[in-house]
Amino acid sequence: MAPIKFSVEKKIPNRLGRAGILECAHGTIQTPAFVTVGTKATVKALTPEQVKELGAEVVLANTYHLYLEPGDALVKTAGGLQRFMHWEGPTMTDSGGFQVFSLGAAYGKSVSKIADARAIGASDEENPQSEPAGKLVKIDNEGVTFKSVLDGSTHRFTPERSVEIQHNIGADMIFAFDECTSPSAPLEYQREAMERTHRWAKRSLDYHESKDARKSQALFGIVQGGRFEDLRKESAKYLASMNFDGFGIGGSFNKDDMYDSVEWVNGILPEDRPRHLLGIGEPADLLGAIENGCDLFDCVAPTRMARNGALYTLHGKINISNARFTGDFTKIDEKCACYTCTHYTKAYLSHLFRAREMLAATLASIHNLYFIVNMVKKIRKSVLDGTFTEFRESFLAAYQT
RNA sequence: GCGCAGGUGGUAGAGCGGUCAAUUACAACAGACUGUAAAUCUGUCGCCCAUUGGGCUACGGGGGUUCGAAUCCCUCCCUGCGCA
Repeated sequence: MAPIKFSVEKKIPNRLGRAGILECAHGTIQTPAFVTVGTKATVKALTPEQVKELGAEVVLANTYHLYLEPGDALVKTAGGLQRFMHWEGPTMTDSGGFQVFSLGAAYGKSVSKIADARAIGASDEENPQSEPAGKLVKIDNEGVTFKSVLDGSTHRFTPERSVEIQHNIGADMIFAFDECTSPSAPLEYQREAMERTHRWAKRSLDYHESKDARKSQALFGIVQGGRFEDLRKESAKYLASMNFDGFGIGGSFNKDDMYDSVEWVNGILPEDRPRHLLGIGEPADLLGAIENGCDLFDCVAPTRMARNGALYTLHGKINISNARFTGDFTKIDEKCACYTCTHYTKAYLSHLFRAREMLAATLASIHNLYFIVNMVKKIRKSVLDGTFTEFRESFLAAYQT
């Protein structure tokens, strides 16, 4: 019996996008769905009840972080991630592949996995093969050697080790170990990293299939290839030929053609398995990605932005710390039905942020997560209703003013 | 009244003859954040122009010394502590 069951309910006409149902060991997810990020087995600033109440269906934690602290063995002893963190629903873990990037090529730099066209090349002083002092990651063909961000101690991840740790953590859906690259990495390096990711995908899958965990945990392979069409398609073809339960689309994107990249890949990946776009989550990005065939998304943006005072509204983001909100007794978003908006004003949120009160992070996180999670739910409904295009147009018209 | 210690930018508090429009912190103002090294980071922060840069007014008030003073001297005002 397969660890997950995915079925497509309805498609967007002439597009790759679809609405579906994903059944996993600890619950059902209606796709497309936004996956809340709980890196260290907690959605920062929120209790699981709050996460559930705002509408989230699934939480994604991180292998690297939980391995370092408190250790995957302890999570296993606790009864797995779901019991340990008291999240009564589906869970996922990322493989640690993103940390290959964030603690490696991106370490100490301002690069993110999204670049705009002008930035690529301009900031291309880095050579991915060089090892600047301070980097915490060393990549070789067998795996990756890490220095702990907590104490500097040295650790090693291989595909087998990453999957073994993810078995111990016990999430419903886990990811193959991959290498997330910098958007400024040149074609030759993207190819090298992609091919390495492919070899690691096979090793992750072979290891997974040799263990009992395969019965309850789904393994997703990760498509790479940076912003290059031929690499993306090659990667999708390679992974599609393998026996993964679902697919992740990872790595770096060019802001301007991210939707194209997603379309290249999803046009090749099998329709009957879920596709998770890793790390993507701004409103416009979600619309574009869903239209082009993605089912799942995770992103730190809603919670991180929230803690930093940036709040989503139907008319774009606002910074609640701005002076103009100190005496503004209206809601963050007049049409929002979240707990925060039903009980508090901008003036109060403004005060909490200025006073550095902990509740600021909680109320802001509830609002932002509600905004994104429910935006995706509305998109899902529009797909089912056949009104996706209208929804997209009206949303973007309001949001981008 | 006498003695001592002080009065510096929104606040606290450095500076103690030139490199001072003045270290630093906080506050303020704005920006960034996309598989979380993140309750973080960046920029601005006397006034007026300017791209580097330039001009003006400033370190309690007033007056001096000096080529040059937030920095030294005199005086006045104010604050704190001690003594009458």
